[in-house]
Amino acid sequence: MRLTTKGRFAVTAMIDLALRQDAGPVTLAAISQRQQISLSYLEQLFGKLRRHNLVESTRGPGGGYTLGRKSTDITVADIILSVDEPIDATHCGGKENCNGGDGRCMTHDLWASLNSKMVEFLDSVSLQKLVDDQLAKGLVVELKPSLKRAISPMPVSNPIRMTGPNSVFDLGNVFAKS
Amino acid sequence: MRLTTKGRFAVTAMIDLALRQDAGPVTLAAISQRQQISLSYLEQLFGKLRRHNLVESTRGPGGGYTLGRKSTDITVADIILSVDEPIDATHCGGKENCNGGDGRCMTHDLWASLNSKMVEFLDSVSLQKLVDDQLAKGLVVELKPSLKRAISPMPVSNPIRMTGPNSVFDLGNVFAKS
DNA sequence: TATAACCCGAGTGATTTGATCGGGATTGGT
DNA sequence: ACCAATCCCGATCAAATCACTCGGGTTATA
Repeated sequence: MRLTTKGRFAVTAMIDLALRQDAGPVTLAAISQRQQISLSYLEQLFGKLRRHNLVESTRGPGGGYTLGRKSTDITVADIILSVDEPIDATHCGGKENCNGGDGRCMTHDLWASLNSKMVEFLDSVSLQKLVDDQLAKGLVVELKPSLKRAISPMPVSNPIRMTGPNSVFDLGNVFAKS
Repeated sequence: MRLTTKGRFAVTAMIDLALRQDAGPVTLAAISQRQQISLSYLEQLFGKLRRHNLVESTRGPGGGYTLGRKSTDITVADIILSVDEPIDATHCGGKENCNGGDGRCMTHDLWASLNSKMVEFLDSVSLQKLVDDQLAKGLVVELKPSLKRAISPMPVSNPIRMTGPNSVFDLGNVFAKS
């Protein structure tokens, strides 16, 4: 199991979704704005999440994403394993010849067991738990009704215009490097 | 915290070291052969491990590495954090401008707490625990390099026989590399 | 039809990974 | 005094991955 910022983005986005899906499908554009993750990147992540049935999509205007099952039944491990497809990282693949003959390649069993413990742990943390943590910290969810397909229709008069197709405010790294 | 193959290599190498350091300093060359990790890469990793006082080095012939403290006092978190220096991965750094308007940047607190749980878990697994796991799986520690298979099978009935440092008698480098 | 949203794959610059090389510095054995 | 083993260090490098962009599509609503 890899644990990188990629998985973090996915977890963050899923929390955002879980917090707001009661008002109907949540668009990636909205998540992109709130969490400052680029729209196209979110599309890639949610493509994987959808293929793993963690989210469901609704196309067309008023569409967006909803959770594929209850947030209590989605774990952090589910999310991370969905976007960080497991590479066979034992470095010796499925091969047995990883050590020529004497001692066996212990990398395999070793990391497999450590890995399973990690997964076991991350599997014990549900998405709902993380949502509760956020709410307990005083986070206020503003449910912005925009098009509303599943809930009460309400006219929206002043939509937020973005400066471009998927503007993420430039973010151009002014810092050359470190 | 990142969890990549880099940390895996470090953990694997540390287990190898812990398994064999009773016979004196263990050379990186030996670890390299056993675990199939390139020597120079090991040098990079052990440079960091040494700077974090997880290992101690002995230079000169007969030298090598030993654990910096008891294996019960070294945790997986120690190892991983040593080689995978923590990047500030919250993606919003110390900045406050991460809120795109309505929502707040929850990435920070969220991942910080999840991260601390991860560290807490990995901190609960000691190197000694991993060593015990390996031994329980029937791994036999040969304190001599016996790589090849057919050539000159030294009739050693008692593999634990070295009072001195890891003698490197003939180490036939048939196994140079691929 | 116009538009909002998901869908998809190709491409891109920056960073990381894992390795190689070329040198040092330190020490034990002869 | 030499030599060889071993740690030490830095530069460099190909390949992979990351985070993202672009340019189109498809689907569904109005």
